[in-house]
Amino acid sequence: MSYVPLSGLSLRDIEYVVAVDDLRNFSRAAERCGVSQAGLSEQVRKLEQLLDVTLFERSRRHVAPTPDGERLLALGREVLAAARNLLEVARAQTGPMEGALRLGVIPTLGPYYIPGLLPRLREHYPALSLRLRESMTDTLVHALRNSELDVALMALPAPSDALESAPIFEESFLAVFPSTHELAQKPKLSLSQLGRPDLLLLEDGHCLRDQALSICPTVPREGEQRLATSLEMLWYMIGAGEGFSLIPQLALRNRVDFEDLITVRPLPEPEARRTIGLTWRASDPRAPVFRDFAAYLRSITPENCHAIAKER
Amino acid sequence: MSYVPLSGLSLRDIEYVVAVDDLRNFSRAAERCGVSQAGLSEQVRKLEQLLDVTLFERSRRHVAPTPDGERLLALGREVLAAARNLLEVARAQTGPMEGALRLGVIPTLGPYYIPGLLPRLREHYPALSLRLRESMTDTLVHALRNSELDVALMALPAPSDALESAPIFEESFLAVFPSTHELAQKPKLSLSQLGRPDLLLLEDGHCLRDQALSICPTVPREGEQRLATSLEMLWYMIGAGEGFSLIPQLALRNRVDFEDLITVRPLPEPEARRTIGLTWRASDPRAPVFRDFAAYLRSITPENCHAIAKER
DNA sequence: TATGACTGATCGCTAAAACCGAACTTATGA
DNA sequence: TCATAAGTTCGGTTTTAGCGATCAGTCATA
Repeated sequence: MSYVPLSGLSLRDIEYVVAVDDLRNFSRAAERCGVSQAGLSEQVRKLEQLLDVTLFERSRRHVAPTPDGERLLALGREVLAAARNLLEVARAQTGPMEGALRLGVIPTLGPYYIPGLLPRLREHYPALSLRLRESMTDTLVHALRNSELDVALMALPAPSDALESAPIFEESFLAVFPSTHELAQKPKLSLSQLGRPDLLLLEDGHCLRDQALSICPTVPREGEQRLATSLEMLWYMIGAGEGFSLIPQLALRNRVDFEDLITVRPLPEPEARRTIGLTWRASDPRAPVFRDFAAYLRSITPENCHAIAKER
Repeated sequence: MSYVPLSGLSLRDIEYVVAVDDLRNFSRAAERCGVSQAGLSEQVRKLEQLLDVTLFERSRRHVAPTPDGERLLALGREVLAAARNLLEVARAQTGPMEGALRLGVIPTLGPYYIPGLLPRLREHYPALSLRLRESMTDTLVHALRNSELDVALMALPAPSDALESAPIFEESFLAVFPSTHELAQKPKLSLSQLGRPDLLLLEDGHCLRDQALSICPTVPREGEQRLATSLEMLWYMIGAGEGFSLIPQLALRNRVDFEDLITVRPLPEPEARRTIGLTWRASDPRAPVFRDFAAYLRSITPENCHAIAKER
């Protein structure tokens, strides 16, 4: 981008000369521009000096543009038109939650939360156009910080100072066993019982993996962990009797496959929960809008999930 | 032309924000714009306030345009482009005697002077494009004053204060008789001899008519004057023996028709002359250029005409 | 031909704005 | 924890736009 200085050219001056051209009269042009005739006359003279072109031929009785002036006035009108256009667009600027919003979401939430969310959003923010992206937390955080995303849905807390978050709801973890699993029959499960080698985990990077590890006090040794690449795979592995795992509430909704092979058991509350929240750059000027957005999302907390008691 | 005020929008401010957008750095943008970083920062803030749009998202480490800002910056660039275009055109403005020049000329001069003039002008002012118009003096004067013409060639003095003129050459009048006319044989003609009823005149409006009348001390009575609609017609009427008249020198050049029917006689100099000059609006900013133009025309005074002794 | 109305230019002054340097704030990273 | 970098804020200065008053042509009219 080459830089060409405008050496003092000003929109106001262009307005003045165009007014003179329109009205062919300095006094009336001054009136239209809301300045004194003296001031306008001076500015016109200055502009002529700047351009080194006599724009108007003044006889005491007539004002008429010179041939050169005529050409330049036409260009001046173009400049003004462009400027007015800018002002108009600025004035009709997108309101809150209009236009494109780039929304990231973690893989252990997206497929189970977003489908039900979309119609509500379409209804509540009719002018909103969502660009969805599903990635693991770290990737989302990077994308936020690089302004590749505007907001993201993830488990809180978000691991960065530069980001601001608001909680939306809390989601319970449920223990999911093969029906034949020894723990599947216990009347009541405690968290300490879950620290077993047959605890199946997602592969590295998924926050759900870390959440599971932090809930279960005894951790399987590295190298012995059994890793799944997605919640779906995890589910299939459980159905195949490979082991058990913790599955977030929403991921269970409407799930009927392997119904007889699998047993779902509740866990002690409120320990076995994760908080889902909306996250954005703290520096984003739309931060207040995003706070409202989070409040709306709170107001439509999915069934089976726990509404946030009060704004943190 | 509806008037939409720009409410304080300024090209400088647009320059500033575009610089920030280009360089993504306030300090460097300030340097490019030749102001302090503080000043630029303030102006950017003011513009954002004026537009009621946050153009940039500032974190301490990064500057990036908001979605709205991106849109407005694109429009800002358009405004700047239009303004730069204006400046460029102004800088490359037509020099003196370039582009279109609307030149008027009186009918008793045009057909005899212009044809020889054009090739010289084309050579001397290669960028000049002439728009010629032939009318009687009064019409030319009106056209000049209404800016419908830029300059005119006519007999001086020009009848208006608002006009400025420069003489180009003096043109003699010659007496033209039918060969059989009684005055055609006189050894020497005096002006007093010409005030006769058979003096043929052009119709009203032609300056040549007035010139003839002012030269010939005795005037034919109104109603008895014999009127021609053009110099050509006058010539034919003389050839037909209808009377005699005064014909300006240039109109005789190369004229061979009726050679044996017509006698041409000189008149006392310098009384029987008219001054041909160039005339323009005194208020026209190109007045100095026109003065030079007149000087050039003086330097190529046609043969048989009298150069002006010195600039008046 | 004088005169008054109209119009743009000019002048001295005032108010507003743009601008500057310095101090301040806040991330980042050694 | 300190140094660095970058944007913001603040108080004072300079520049500039603007104003009222006045001047100076021009035109129409009396």
